[in-house]
Amino acid sequence: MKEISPRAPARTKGRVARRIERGDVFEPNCPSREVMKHVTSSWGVLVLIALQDGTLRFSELRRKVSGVSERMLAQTLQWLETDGLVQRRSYPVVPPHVDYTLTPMGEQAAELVGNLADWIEENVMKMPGRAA
Amino acid sequence: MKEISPRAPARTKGRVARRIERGDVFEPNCPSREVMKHVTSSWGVLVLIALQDGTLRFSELRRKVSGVSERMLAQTLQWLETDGLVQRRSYPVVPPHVDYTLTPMGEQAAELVGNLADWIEENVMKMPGRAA
DNA sequence: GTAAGTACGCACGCCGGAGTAAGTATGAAA
DNA sequence: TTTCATACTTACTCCGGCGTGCGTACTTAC
Repeated sequence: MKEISPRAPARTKGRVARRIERGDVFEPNCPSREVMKHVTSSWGVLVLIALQDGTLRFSELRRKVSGVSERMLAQTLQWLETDGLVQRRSYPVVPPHVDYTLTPMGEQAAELVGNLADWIEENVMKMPGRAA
Repeated sequence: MKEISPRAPARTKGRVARRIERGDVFEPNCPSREVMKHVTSSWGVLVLIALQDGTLRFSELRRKVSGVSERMLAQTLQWLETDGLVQRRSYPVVPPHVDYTLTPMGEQAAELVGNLADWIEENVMKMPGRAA
């Protein structure tokens, strides 16, 4: 596996643009690409934002993120869970009970995608072609 | 049923999460979805970041965003152009000369996706499953 | 006895993102 | 004269995201 930098804590670079020169973000096998795909996937964005308000269980998420299929919601949650962005807790009760919470890392990611979604919503009407 | 886990009353209001209740981001026909798809598409992200350093022409972008096919680069640029995020200028000279620049809106978008990409790159190694 | 709610897993199939290859126009360089 | 560079466009193809529908295991409600 390709290490971004063998041991450099990388304090000097804050901007990805710097790394473009080194070819990091552009490495197709860079794990960042994978995470990026999960986080910016249409359902991933909505799930992260939905969980900003607090813990939700599967069916609550389904209702909140209206339009998502059960299959996609389950898959998206698994992606985010393996990425360490959401924590899944299941209680062995009679009717199955599972809930999902943002991890500290997940909260940071949620805020960033939230900012992006926010900006797009506020500026989409100024965009040509998409009428107001 | 009964709430097993207490809900943290998120103080982040004015956030998109607020609009979820109004059904904005979740509206499948909301134009935001379209823009979001363009901006967060794998090549869209890289193009926006690449253009942060200044105007580039087609072939320069191809080299900088290594790995992108001509077809995808052209399509991505068209998406971002119709969204009003990049400005395309073509000069009617003998060998075709076209260059692309971020619009003011494009710069804002580029910064937001840059922040996200930045964060992912810096935190991907802390994620379970990926890297040590 | 049947329906509904809960949290998924699985098989099937569509569709659009994405790569490859080739074509277009044109003047300059070889 | 052939080749090259530029900036695309179009055609053909593959693959994975995604929805739909069905099944599971169990319980409460009608």
